[in-house]
Amino acid sequence: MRIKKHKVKLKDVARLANVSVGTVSRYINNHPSVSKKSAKKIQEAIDKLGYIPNLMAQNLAKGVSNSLLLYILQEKPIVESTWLYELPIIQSIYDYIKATKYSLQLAMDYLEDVQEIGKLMNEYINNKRVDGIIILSTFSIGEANVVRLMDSEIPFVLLGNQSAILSSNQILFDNYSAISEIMDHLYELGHRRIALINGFENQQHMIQRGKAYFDSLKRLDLEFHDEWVKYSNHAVDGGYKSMQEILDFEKQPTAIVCGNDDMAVGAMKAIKERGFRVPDDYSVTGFDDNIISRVVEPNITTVRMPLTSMAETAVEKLIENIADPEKEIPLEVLPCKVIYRSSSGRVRK
Amino acid sequence: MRIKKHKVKLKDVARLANVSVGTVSRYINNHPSVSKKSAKKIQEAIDKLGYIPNLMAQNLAKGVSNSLLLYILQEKPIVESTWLYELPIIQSIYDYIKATKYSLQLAMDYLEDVQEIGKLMNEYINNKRVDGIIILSTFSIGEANVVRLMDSEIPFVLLGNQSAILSSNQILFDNYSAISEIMDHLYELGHRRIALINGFENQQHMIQRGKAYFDSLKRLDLEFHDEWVKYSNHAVDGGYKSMQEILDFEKQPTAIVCGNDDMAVGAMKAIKERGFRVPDDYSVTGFDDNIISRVVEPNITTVRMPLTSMAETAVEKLIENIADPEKEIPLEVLPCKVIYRSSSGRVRK
DNA sequence: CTGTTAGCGCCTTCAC
DNA sequence: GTGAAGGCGCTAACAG
Repeated sequence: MRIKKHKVKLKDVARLANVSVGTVSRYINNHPSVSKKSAKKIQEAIDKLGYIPNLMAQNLAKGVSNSLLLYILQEKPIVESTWLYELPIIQSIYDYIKATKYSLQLAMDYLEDVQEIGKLMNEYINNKRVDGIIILSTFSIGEANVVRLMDSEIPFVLLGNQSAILSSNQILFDNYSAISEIMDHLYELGHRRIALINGFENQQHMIQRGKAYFDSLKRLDLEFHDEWVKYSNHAVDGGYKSMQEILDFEKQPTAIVCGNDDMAVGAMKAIKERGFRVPDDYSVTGFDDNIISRVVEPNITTVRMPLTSMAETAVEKLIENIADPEKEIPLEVLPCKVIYRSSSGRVRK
Repeated sequence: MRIKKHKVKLKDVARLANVSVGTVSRYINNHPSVSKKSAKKIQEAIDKLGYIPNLMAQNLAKGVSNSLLLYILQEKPIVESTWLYELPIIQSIYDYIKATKYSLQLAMDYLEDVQEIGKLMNEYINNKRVDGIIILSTFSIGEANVVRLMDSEIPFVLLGNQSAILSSNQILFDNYSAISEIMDHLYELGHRRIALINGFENQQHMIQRGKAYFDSLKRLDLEFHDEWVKYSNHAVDGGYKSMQEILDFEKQPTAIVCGNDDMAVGAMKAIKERGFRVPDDYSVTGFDDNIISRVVEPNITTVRMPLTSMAETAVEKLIENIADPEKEIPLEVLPCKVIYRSSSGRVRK
């Protein structure tokens, strides 16, 4: 009862429908110039034979690949907060692509293999394996790679990744305004001594968040000490150690702004260990709104990024650009949303 | 200073190297029958022209695609613990594939779109877009789809996904032994009244975990009440509600085994809210060893799955099977590791 | 509107 | 060890 294995091809359909392969091809590709009568015969033949076009042959003939590349550059081993950040994006990208004719290819590079970065992407560019590239990374992919991408004339878009030499093709979000809002929030709660535990400076988002902190300090005319600013890995243990150092300093802040939720959790842990309380003794804020921020006690005041809409916008613009190179992909900066929870409170008298 | 855009092809290399396209093709494909002299000339020509084979043409001619499909079936919206489970797998799969000639394609279906499940995969099978398929799901993909897969003769492997009609092509892990070990552990700590908060029964891992619980109950000759067994969504709030129900019951357990870490967190939250302590009043265990289990207080006794080795094994076997259909993909069951932490303790007198 | 045919770029048998 | 040529399955330009 096995279905016949002989691959049915265009020619077979043409023969059965009593038309030429050209007509069948046109029908397949929705050309307007196929008579109703032929169309009907062809569709019947297709149904009867169970014909399915061979994508590779189509693509070769058309010179396209009908697939998009999602290129991810990340740390290795990848930190869990990065996962939590990336997966909604990957999923949204796929959801969008699913409804189109494109398929999705995945490729990853690791920050640690410096000289490898870009090679892979280059490979994809060179043999035209993909029609467009989505680049997902919180680290710079290297301007040389951006240049190569531009030269390749293959449509691409950077997701949450900024390039200095590029005034378009990027979908970013507004880290700066988010942290500024957090700073205002703490100020309104009476905080005047605010510390910062930020991530490493090679991470683009962290740079922007740090800048917002310093600018807000100035804007709000707040006290500042070098010892109140720490840079750590983006994980719980990093935030923990940084907070310990801050706690060892003679002048104590009343609030700590953290570059992400994981570090905020670590900071809270250090605070509790010394017998202090959050937010009674120290207010703490995070960034990412990941599950941890909702699970620890107290829940963390944090920032939610528009991951889904970022992904959708990116793919939409990319596909438009592929279809019509005139439609360029602009630079967009999406707003974030501060989520107020109980880890930040009024400063204690 | 732009590099010439003319696509250099096999013919160009052949002309420059002064050999035929056939010889160049053989050289490209590492045929033994190419003289050293020709090889040298060809390589020089390739270097000079910057020739890169057109993959699509190669594939069409060879009748292969050189790409593998990672097919994921999951809930929508996806729960965070699922993300945490999947990403290490995805990453390991890619890492392995990266070192091979294959590229990776991604496709996802959602459990909620019942009639959609399989269609997508079928598409991939039918037009030979991929050489092999890796299926990642904690839910059954439906036996009809398994049958179709088998009929298609396309190599495939199920990851952490079990099919009753299949005695091979699956890499699983041993949920059953892990929970049995957890039960033993609690028993040794003096617990004789143990409750279960498990996930939904359509999730395959949860079924096995539940079975291990019930079998252990019998094996250890433990007390049992219907009210001690709850099924909830796989998230924190589910565990929370289930635990509340258990706490409302007149007969109280001394330990609660949870189907995953998220539910364990929820259970602990409910316990604390009633003024009880973990593990002093109730021991709680989870499953997954995800970041939450390490972040909450107390840290959760849980189970670590061999995600990385599962992924690597799967891809390795799959690729072997593609290269040589004789080498079948066996059924493997990988052991899990119980991670003992402070959420489980000796029962209080 | 439709048939014919030359590609798309490469692989692979078949002779030599 | 190598060249010639048909074929992979489909598209698109050209006639008609």
